Amino acid sequence: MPTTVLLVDDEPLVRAGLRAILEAQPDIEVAGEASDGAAVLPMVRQLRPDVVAMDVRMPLLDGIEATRAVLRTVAEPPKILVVTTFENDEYVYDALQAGADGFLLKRAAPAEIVQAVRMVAAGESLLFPASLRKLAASRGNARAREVMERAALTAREAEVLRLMARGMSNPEIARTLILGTETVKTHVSAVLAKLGARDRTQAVIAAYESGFVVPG
Amino acid sequence: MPTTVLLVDDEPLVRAGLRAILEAQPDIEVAGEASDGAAVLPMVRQLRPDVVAMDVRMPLLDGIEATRAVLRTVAEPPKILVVTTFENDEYVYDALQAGADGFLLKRAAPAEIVQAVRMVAAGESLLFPASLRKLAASRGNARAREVMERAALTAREAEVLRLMARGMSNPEIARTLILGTETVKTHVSAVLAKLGARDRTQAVIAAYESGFVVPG
DNA sequence: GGGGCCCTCCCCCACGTGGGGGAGGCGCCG
DNA sequence: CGGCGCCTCCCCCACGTGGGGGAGGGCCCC
Repeated sequence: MPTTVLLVDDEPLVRAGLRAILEAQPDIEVAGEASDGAAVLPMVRQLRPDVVAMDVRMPLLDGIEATRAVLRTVAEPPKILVVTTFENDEYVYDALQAGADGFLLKRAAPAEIVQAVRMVAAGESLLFPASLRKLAASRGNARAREVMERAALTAREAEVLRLMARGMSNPEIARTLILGTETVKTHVSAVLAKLGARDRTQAVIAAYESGFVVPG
Repeated sequence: MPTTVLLVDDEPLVRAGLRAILEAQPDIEVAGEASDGAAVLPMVRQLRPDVVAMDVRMPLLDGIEATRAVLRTVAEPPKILVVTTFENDEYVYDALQAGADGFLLKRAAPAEIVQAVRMVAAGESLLFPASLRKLAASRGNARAREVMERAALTAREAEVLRLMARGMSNPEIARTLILGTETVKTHVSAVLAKLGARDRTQAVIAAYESGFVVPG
């Protein structure tokens, strides 16, 4: 059975190009397309692709957040290939740290693009040198990260935690997410319970220590 | 042809150690040694090493200034590896921001030191420094750090903030420091006022963002 | 000596926070 | 279809938190 790929990029041109290149391969099949990060999670759930070719800079939800969301909430997540214009794009590193499996240059030759998809699908991290992996690992201590992973926050909870880590109060978070304060409280309580935190401060500390949020 | 390395450290012992470790490798050659930053620039010009292993704290001219000088004035600059005793040395981040390509712990195993030299020489620094500089920048976070410096916390206040950043409640801090809860509250209020934080969570965030406390 | 700063502790009070429990609507999946 | 998890919202209640003000003792330095 062929490798299925979900294309995520806000430019139709890029999607069309990727589709043309990938569909030409007998062993690769484009399962679907999304034009922004927000659409990624539901599509991944529905289509269950093997690989997601994800642009970094996108409206609504960028590739980094989308990557985090997918890896955090999907049981057997697809391999994520970050698509970028410049190889030293600042955001690429964030995406890789968020758990992406490799990156793909837009100006790469078609054969290279195909090869990249085949490689990540096969379980090989692409252009993910030891140094970078080490750097990602150095982010936060292992225990904190394990707690964060084991926590398995839902998308909403993760969103709330991120806002907590920006110093927002419950009413502020509610206004930001267009929610009732009570709803936010529910999510906050869930986050605290899952992280084993006593109060929001401890939760934010866990977020920093685990690398869930990054200083800067 | 072998990778040539220039050793820069004010302690002869360290230089001897690095030389012994590196010379034992067939593909690495120590091109020369310097005992202070001022000697670095002329030696780089003359010897044209591939890598400079540079100590941070040195007399006359420190490693940061020396790094800047080299990168600013040499046409095809060598890769610069910052040598340091402590991995969270304040100056290391400054050096990385000055353009160094990586850092090297003095207590690292010989194999790791050799590996580090090979890696920067091979240009792995293309990935390495960009993300590291981000780390450096995160410590710099200019605004957050400025706030923290401008805050001019007293010794006690800094102590209290550090414990806040470990998730402690006021009573816990009081027990830890053998103080009354009211006293802790006074200090906490002072910290919040000085940092412009509304609550302890925001204060802890400021502590992380400014590098006052470090994740991991 | 006196001023200034730090550390220590106390009062009162408003309020956001967090725990407990409950409930309806929704989409996914067996 | 029926569960199940997620998201949404509501109630009550205990309490830690943070703001306001005040106060005494110790230390350094002008």
